[in-house]
Amino acid sequence: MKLPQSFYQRSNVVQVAKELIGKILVTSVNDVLTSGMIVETEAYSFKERGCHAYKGPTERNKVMFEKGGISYVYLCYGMHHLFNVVTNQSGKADAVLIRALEPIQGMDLMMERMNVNTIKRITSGPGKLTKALGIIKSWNGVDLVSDQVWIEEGEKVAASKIKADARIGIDYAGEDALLPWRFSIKDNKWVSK
DNA sequence: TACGTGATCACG
DNA sequence: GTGATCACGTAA
Repeated sequence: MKLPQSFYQRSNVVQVAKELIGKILVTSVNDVLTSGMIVETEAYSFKERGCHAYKGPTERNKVMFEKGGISYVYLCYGMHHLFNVVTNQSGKADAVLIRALEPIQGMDLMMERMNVNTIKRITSGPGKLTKALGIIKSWNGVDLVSDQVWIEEGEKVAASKIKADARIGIDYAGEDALLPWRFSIKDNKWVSK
């Protein structure tokens, strides 16, 4: 079952980021599915400096200002596509970055896309998982209740298994970089390094 | 630790 | 128009 729009449109992005742990991200390209269990996420809110939307709408971040339940995909460092889910209501630009997956479905296709012959750590990082699942920048703004990309109910992960840490790679955010808004499954080998 | 890589942003 | 910057990944 696809998660409904109401899941994404709640106002607490940190809660949504936490609840996304254990759920299944699925993409469909030419009717071939690839999927994985979400094992690492980060929450971003327009109210803090770590967020692309902090200074208001721009050409890149404008989909974050739409209502929750769509994708936000952008190119990072000139070569990596990063995948977020937009949350909250229209005008409240929150999003959750999906940082790592444990592969479930379509592993052969993932390996082909990554140009490797082992499944090892193939989706352990935000730039890697998009490539493995075929997500590119033109998917920006796509509805998450669509047949292209969606998130399904997955395993229930006990709260005691979920760890909160500071987010990665946002030193520019000053003290907001210290917020414990990165969530991951303890001891899961697919979490990024 | 160093750097590839190119779109985007803020400046003016 | 243009230069600085960057929510990463890999090699070393």
